[in-house]
Amino acid sequence: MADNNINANEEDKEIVSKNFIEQEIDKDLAEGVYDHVVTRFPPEPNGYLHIGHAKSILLNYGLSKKYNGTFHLRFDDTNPTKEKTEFVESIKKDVEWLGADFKDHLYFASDYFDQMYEAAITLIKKGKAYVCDLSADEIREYRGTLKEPGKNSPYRERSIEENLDLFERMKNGEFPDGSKVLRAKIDMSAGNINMRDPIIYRIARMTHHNTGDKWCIYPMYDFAHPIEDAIEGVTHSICTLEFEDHRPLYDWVVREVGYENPPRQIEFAKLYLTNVITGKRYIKKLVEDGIVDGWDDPRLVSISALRRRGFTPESIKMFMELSGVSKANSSSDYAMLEYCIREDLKLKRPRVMAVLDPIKLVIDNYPEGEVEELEVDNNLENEELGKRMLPFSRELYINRDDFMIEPPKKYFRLFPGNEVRLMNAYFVTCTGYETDDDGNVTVVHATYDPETKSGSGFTGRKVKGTIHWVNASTAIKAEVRLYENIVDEEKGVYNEEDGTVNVNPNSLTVLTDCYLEPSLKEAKAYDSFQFVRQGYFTVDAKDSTTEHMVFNRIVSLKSSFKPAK
RNA sequence: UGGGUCAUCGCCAAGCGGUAAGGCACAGGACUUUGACUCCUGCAUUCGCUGGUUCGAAUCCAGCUGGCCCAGCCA
Repeated sequence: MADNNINANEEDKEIVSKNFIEQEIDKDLAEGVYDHVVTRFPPEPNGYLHIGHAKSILLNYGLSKKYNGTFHLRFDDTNPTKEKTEFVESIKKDVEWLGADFKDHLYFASDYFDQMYEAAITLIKKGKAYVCDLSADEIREYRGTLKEPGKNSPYRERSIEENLDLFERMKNGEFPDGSKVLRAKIDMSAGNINMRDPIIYRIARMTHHNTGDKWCIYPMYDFAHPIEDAIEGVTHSICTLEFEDHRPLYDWVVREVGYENPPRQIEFAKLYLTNVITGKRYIKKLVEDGIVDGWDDPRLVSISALRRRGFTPESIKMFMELSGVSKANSSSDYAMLEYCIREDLKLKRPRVMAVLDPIKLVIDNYPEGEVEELEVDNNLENEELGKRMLPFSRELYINRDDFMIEPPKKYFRLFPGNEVRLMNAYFVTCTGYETDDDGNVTVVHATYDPETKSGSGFTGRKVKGTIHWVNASTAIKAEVRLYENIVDEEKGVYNEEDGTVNVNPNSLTVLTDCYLEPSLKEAKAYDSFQFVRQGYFTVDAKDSTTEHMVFNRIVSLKSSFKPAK
């Protein structure tokens, strides 16, 4: 019986429709265009990866797995001014963390500079490229506009011999930066501006993080990228929509340079998320203005920030699978990301207890000085997580909002005369409370019923509410940081006109007087836990100290309690 | 009359000429040692608009409308 169910589920999964890229690959395979699949993630090492990159990484990696192919990580490092080794390392770390195993397929575009140089010579020899002496401004003028065609460069008809000579001298450093470029000879009247004799090599004396000062000419993206793909035997070069216009040029390059079995470029829509800042320039502004405490501030959506906030690679992968892939510009709901991390964590992590805003609960009929160790299942639905011990005694802390003097309707928690379950422990009945001079509750009194001990099988009566508690004398004192989306929901994400970013003033709340159960002492960096009515939390390695743990909130649990008005 | 591309529920997204999948969100209800989870139930007579072809159109054709991308010696 069970087997049937499992099979049924597996069949269900098989039925899940393929995205349009998979359909294209199927077609290529069926038509014999390719007999295998090689994909790649080609970041420029000029910054931190964010959730948008995660889509590309997981998409490309996932495709290579599905088709039993190969996945490459290639650094597209053709512009030394922006690139740093530091970014190379962080990108590798993030890609690995996401589980995209590139094995030994780690490449650098800069390792292909010799081949690119040869390819340029090939084009020159075919009369398909020429050295142009126009200045940057002149080239822009000659390029025409979106609606008007461009005009030919006066240098367009130089002889092959002259071009060969000039290009070699460009390489040899005989000309100053910017004085000459190598251009593909295509069509200055093309409707597609990318085809109006695009620049494929520029002179620029820059020290490259990988090749040092070996080169003073560097290839442009449109020329370099197709060659990189072709050299590596990439079959499907998957990139985002804004490169659709570049595809004719991509195809032109692989064709004219003469690659057999050239790669095919396929474009998909970028991932946008609601209620977060995804734009690099705005994130940069937040970092530079000190509004956040760095690129890995948990309120950001860089991979490192998501990791620090407690998102798991699995949750991000699930999110990408749920979001799908298409060519329609769209913006995924942040709630879907939250759903994924809840879904992933609920069976994986223990349900532990925390008190964020403590008031003391005294069990008046519990023997003074006695401490009882209760054995608790870490996760009732997942026995693999084992058990832990929980101390219980006369004086506990409970959350302030778990007690009310005058409860509204449908309030199931503690109030005078009401009985609730202390999670994993006993039923307690509220017998009274103490207040300070201002009328604030300072202590809640209760009595417990020994027969109702958790796990004892007591069925005599039921209670509607279950609350968290920690033993006062053994609890860990902790700092808890509650992160909300950094974007101000009322004012919107940012002001398009002046680039102002609207930040939710309550995006970070620091609670310093929190208590956690002692089992959390063993928590590791970025471990996540579930807490009742207060969400999912993760230990933040960056700010933790041994005596003062720091927890970040990942997401809130959904709560259907709405105080009556 | 520049080129490219997209348009299916609040948000994603299937659909590929045979009479609108699914997920998120939301709303009810059941259950409950987390007001969570789980489980039920509801949620597009309609696919940007207008025509046309067809027995039959979200799917084909024509026209229109709207969004996004492109004029870096960035990627």
